[in-house]
Amino acid sequence: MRADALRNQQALLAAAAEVFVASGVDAPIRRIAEKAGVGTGTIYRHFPTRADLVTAVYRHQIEECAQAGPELLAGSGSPFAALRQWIDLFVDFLVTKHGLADAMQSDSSGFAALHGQFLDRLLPVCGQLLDAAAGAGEIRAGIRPYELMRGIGNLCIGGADPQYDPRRLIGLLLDGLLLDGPRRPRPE
Amino acid sequence: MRADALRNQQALLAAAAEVFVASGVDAPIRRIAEKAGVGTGTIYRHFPTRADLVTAVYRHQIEECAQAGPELLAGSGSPFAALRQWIDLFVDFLVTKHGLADAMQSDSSGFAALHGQFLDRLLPVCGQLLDAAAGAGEIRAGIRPYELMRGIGNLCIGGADPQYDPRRLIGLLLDGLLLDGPRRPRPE
DNA sequence: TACTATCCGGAACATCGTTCCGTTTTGTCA
DNA sequence: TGACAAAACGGAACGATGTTCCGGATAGTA
Repeated sequence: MRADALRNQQALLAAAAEVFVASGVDAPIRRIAEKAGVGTGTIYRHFPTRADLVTAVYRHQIEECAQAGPELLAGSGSPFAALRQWIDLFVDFLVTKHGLADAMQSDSSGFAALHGQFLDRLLPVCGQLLDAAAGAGEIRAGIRPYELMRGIGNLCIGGADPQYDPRRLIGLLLDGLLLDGPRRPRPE
Repeated sequence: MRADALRNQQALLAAAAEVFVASGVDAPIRRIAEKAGVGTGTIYRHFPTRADLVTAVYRHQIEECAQAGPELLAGSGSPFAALRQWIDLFVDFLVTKHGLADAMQSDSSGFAALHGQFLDRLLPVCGQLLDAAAGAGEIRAGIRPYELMRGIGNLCIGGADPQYDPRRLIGLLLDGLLLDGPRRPRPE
């Protein structure tokens, strides 16, 4: 594959991820092309259908999200802070995931395969973060990764409603994991 | 309200219902206007947003479907035949209903209200048809209207898949209600 | 019958998906 | 290195669709 083609593909994946989070998976192709600094034709060559693009972003985000786990853990002060940041990435990812289900009305077997890939890759990472935070005495032990990720996934359903901000609720949920109570500015 | 305005509104409701069934609730506005024999501007005056139109069709179909029950019962040879025809209307109605859920991502309280109206109005009609067919000895007794309608509603999920024809399955389900077996042409 | 408020129709504009082709870039081979 | 062919790019152009707008038609009324 030619170097410029690879560059553009990467730029497109990054741009599409941003635009999807900001405007949903129905965002105009032009906007993605513009943000990536390429022409619209380039998008269609790399990703003939919208589902192709969404799927690719999905895969890409699974990988990015999985790799970010250990990095955050190493670079952050406390394991819990790392967990919080990682969950934020995870929510970005869910936006694409939920859009994906729409964009793939057909081919539901392919979707199931992707979902399996998603679980296999991300569950251990989440477990590692939880274990680290529990080991450091920050949060209670015994939280099951699947349960947490599933719950967060469900909280993200219906995120299109401007009256409903999943991230706020997820923040509260994470506060609830803490052993010594939420660290919020004390009133008075 | 002026007479021509009323005429157009009725024509639009009828045309939209047909087009929705044929092409889903995302069908082009122009096509509905054309089928109704009006201009596109007329649609926007009567129904400023697509959700308005879909909602109106929904209400209209609830009423039409409810009124068709007794009429079919009176005009048809057997109560079971009437039930079959009525279920067919009901499935048409569900197409709109499922589309409605998409077209109303916001305002989910309004959707709940409509759903209640739908149950209140249609359950008794279905019950009447079931009772008549059971009374005539055509089908087994004890079928609960809610159960039947709920089941048919669920069978209609995912009707966009060309591989999946809900009506065929619903036909089988109805055959299963019969006391003396399905009336299909005997092989050989 | 004349008049006005209302309504209608569809042209016109804006947006978006998709295709197409002249131009540019890249990798390779002499 | 320098030319060349294959690959990729960009964005203009086209068609389909949503939405607006206003000149003209029409229904109701005095």
